[in-house]
Amino acid sequence: MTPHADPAPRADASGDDRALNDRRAAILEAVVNQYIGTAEPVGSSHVADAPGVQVSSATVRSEMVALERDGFLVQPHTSAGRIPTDKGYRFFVDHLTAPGVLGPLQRRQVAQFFDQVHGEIETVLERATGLLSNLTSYAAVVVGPSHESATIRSAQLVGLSPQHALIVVVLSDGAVEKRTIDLENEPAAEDLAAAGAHLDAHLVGRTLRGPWTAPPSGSRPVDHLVASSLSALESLGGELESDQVFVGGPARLAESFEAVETVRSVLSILEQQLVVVTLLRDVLNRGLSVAIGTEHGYEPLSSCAVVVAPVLVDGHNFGAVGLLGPTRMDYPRTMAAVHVVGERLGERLAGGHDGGH
Amino acid sequence: MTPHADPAPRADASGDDRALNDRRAAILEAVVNQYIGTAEPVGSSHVADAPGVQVSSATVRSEMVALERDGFLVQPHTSAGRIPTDKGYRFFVDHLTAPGVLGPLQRRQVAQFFDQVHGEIETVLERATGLLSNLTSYAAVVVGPSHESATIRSAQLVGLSPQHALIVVVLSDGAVEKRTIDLENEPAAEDLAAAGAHLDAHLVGRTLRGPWTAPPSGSRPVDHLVASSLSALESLGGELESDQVFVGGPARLAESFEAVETVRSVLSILEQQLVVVTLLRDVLNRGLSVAIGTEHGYEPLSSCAVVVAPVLVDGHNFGAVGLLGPTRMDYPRTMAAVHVVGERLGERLAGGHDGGH
DNA sequence: GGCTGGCACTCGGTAAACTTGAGTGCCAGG
DNA sequence: CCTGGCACTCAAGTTTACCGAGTGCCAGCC
Repeated sequence: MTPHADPAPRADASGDDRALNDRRAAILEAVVNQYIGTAEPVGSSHVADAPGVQVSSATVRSEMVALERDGFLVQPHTSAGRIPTDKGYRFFVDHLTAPGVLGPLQRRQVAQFFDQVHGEIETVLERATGLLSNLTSYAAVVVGPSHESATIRSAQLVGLSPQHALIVVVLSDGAVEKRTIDLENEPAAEDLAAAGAHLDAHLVGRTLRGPWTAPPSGSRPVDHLVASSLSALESLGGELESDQVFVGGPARLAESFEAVETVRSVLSILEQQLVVVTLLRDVLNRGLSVAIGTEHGYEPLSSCAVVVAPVLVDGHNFGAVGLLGPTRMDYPRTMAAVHVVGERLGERLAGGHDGGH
Repeated sequence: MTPHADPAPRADASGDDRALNDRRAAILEAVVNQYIGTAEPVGSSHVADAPGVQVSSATVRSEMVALERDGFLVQPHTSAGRIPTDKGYRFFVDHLTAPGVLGPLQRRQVAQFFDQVHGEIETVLERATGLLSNLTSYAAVVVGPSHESATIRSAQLVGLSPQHALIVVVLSDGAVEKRTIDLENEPAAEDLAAAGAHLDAHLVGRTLRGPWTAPPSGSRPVDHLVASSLSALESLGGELESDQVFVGGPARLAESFEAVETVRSVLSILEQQLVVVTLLRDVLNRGLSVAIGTEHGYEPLSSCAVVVAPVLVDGHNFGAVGLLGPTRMDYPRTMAAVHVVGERLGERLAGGHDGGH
């Protein structure tokens, strides 16, 4: 339901990209809307029937020729209807679609979700992917922040067995990292405690980048423990680069695409978390909220569109929520869903989180 | 199971599950092997060509009739070859398949994996799914232990901001759990520390089942902090039930099945971690290492087979590795892979952690 | 007696011929 | 400039025919 009310994109045909006269825009809009619904090429007579197009099918046809010449539509074959190109979708998204609204049912789903959800950030983000994929029937992605700028708030050494201990590091963003270390010569409990305290004293305030050093403590066994802990912690540096990625509803992909081959390739992209993060980040950095078809440059996703919204916590970039569907997706609804969830998520995370209830 | 030289076992149709004479067994084996390779119904003449079957196609045909009558084979339609039923696969797995061996390439992959892999248990388990799905080209599942029997080794309270603190609990199995708590009235650092110490003193040794209580400490603000921490920790009880599940290579499912609908339903099963755990556990509990078709009772997985192996650490049940593929999977190879990885994983983890006594 | 080659038959799958109809481009007349 | 009309196109559906892999059955052979 997007009864295009805005006459913003005005006159001038002249075959150029950014400007379509009202009639062509209306025709393009009708084609996109119908194609999204039916997944079948749209013929001129159907377009002529559409509200907002008051001309005959013959006129529609001639306009369609122009739209095809300018790259907004294509014909799968002669004597078939038209299908929007990526460029056609792009124009639709940029100029023809009013900021969509969620249906009452979906609105309620969102409200209910944020009422009920509780627990740690990771849990909330994880569940949010489920919410998004339910709202839209597409696959959802949520990216949490990296720990790049987080600093160490606490370091602690806990003995697990005579041979093993765990070094537990708490970060300023609430994340907890841990590493197991081998205890070669079964140190005394006091030494363990002393090493823990020593680590805590010298690591707090640092970032995960290191350097992983601490001054001598004066005790030989303690220094040994500290050294093993520090070397174990070195691998934490790697963690800071990898943001947290949550994927929800991959099964929805199999609903969105007919070809099993497409499903496979898209799924295997989703398995590579790094790629997913990069993709979302790229799109956001380019100031887009939608990337259609090949716009994002990932070959296997050329039949996909990605809808992204940032998650801002107290005005800072926290992460992103995204959605992966076919290029013929319901953009208004999807964009609305992604936008709302991203926003609510930001509010939620800003407002703090109670651990219970 | 002694091959009963009864040429036409006419009367005992249902009882002869495990009593197939050698020839029929050889024919069944040939059918399964060829069907696994080609995914197409196998005709009598192809079976007659198979090594191990020294009779003419006519004889094969008459034996196939018997195998069909007894439910080991079916014909998709008259005048087509035969394909194995679940029962046929079952017989194949139970009686006809030698403990498979990995190829040299795969053997190397496994060796390399266990040489290189490092890090925390979770990481290892996660990566193991990747290994398994690469080895077999099917989707892999690894289930880690629940924290049911783990006890608390340490509890610590870390301030994150004036309004928030984190309660961090280290378990005897090396897992770390955390909960955020809201600080209503910005307590003093000393109170926070005191509350942490108090919690540690009284929680260590308990299980996640609780009870989440601690005696009064004598200080009002400290008790308040302790109370909020304890109530936040209550939700940890839920965690102990949910074991850790890792899924690898879901994209492989799209390779295994032709019908996109099958892919979808199997994927959506894999999304439900609880179901996956239950499934694997059920199969193991029934003493099986393979569940074929409907044997596991999950309707949407009726075209799947599940191969499972336990992961034993120091003789104790740690978890399980599993594999999900089409019923027409390469059982010998898959079973070998799952078995080897489960075993090596157990050995690996035995070197790393105490299971708590 | 059981195995085998031979034979008639079945029937899914493919290909060719034909039909259908949605959709197009073009054009002449309002 | 729009429109209705018209001839044309071509994918998809339908019909028909055919091929051949595969079967069941049987008479003869070892």
